[in-house]
Amino acid sequence: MEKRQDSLYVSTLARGLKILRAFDESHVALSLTDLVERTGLEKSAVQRMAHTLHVEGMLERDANTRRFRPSHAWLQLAYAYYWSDPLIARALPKLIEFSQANAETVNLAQMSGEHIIYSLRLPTQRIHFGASIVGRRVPVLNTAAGRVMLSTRSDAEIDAACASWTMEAWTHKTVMDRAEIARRVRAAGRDGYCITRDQMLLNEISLAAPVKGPDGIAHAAVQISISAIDANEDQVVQKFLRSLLDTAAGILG
Amino acid sequence: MEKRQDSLYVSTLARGLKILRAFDESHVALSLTDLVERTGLEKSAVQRMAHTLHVEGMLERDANTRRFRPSHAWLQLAYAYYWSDPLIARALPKLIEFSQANAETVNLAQMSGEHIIYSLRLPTQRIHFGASIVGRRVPVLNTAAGRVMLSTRSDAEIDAACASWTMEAWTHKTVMDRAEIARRVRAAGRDGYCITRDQMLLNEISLAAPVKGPDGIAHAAVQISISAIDANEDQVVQKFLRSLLDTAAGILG
DNA sequence: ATCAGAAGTATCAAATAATGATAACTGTCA
DNA sequence: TGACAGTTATCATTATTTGATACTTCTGAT
Repeated sequence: MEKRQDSLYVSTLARGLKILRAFDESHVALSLTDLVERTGLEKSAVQRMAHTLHVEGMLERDANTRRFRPSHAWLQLAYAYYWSDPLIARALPKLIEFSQANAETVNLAQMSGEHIIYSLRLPTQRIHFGASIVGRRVPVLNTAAGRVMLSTRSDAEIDAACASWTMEAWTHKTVMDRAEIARRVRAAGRDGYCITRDQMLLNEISLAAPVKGPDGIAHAAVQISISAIDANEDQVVQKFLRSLLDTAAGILG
Repeated sequence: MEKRQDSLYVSTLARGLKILRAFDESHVALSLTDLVERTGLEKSAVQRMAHTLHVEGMLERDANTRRFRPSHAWLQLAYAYYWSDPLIARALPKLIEFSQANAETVNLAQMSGEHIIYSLRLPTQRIHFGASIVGRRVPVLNTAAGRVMLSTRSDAEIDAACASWTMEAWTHKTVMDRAEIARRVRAAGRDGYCITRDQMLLNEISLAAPVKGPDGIAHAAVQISISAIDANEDQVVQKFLRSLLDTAAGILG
């Protein structure tokens, strides 16, 4: 039991949330004992929390395997989120426009600490499943969208971020050299866009444009993924940059 | 304090969930007192729960208004859900295919009690915001997707559902006559599809095809929305039905 | 078919951690 | 400036959670 000296902190609730967060892309259906392992809670605690979440409709339970799974309620929460974030309503029509005009997969990414989170995705071809669905969080430093957002901040912030923020290597070509990343972030600041290749997926080119607020800081970015089989980076810039910048600028952070 | 004679039920956790569920499309940012009203909890309880959820990253807090808002974590939960439901991975490529081939908005809807929930949406034109984002729950009886799914069940179930399940009128043309709805559900069973008009939105035609499991029961449906300005119902059937049925059949519930 | 072990379920006494009342604070609008 | 609505902090009380353990069910190996 962690000692929080915060009289308003309700540890029971936190324990329940821990159960919810135990589910992710590689943990889609968890047994009681799985949950014990993943959360570090007592068996009894897991039993009670999972039971309560089940009763409350937050967890589905497979009748045969007795394993717990996320319920539809998790999508309902996303629905509430979408309404709560005014950026979404502004961005969606622009993204649809772009998607229809260019027939290419387009995403809205938002800053979320040291990560970006994809909050809107309009896939136009079958790509990797994780790249087609919303809610994915990936490090700012390893993505075009993250870098172009970061590039709108002050030099001090950029340096601090590049020096300490988390990174994740998905391919053997993922750049993990912080100095190199810092260089590219600054380049993005000068250029007003950022392009990467082979960072999250091999043969994937990613181009991102910032959605800037009135203060010039970007808390969101519009990003497209293009197969490097079909075009090289220059061609992608040539073909999509103007339209992408327009789309991003039309959103107004 | 409701007396639950369920020794495993943790009411503190349930209270916390109540806070999360207080947010919806018309309650996007709630103050402490709003939460008290909406949840029926004690002021102190709300204070503690909201505080804990904030600390745990489940609620954002506006520095000025002191109001709470859903956080990005709500989208992350959706991400976990998407991975957990195998139907999603099977359906997404098919929907993308359909969307690209027909340039029309296509959705995946799933049964969720007396409601359907939209779990995948690929909008191709700007429509009503709520109709473009996932997680929306609407009564089975008032939607083409709901009716076509219901139509795959036994006569007894259909009758029971039509007699008692919840309904909601969005337009003055929304059919609220249960006998009439039952007739249409049975027609959908015979036809293998369902079409509606003006039910959720005026001048909206909705066409749905069932995603049937091996037992013949549909737990999901593929659905498209077409503007009635552009075409009448017969034309929509003419133009899209075959392709839609193929798409749905290709998914395998 | 049987058994052993693992996984899941149920129970209970102990006391921690949640409770709700209330008081103090803060900001806002007449 | 003063009153009020909303928010934050405190604290004694005890209801609720807790964790250990015993019981049951399921699974798969022999």
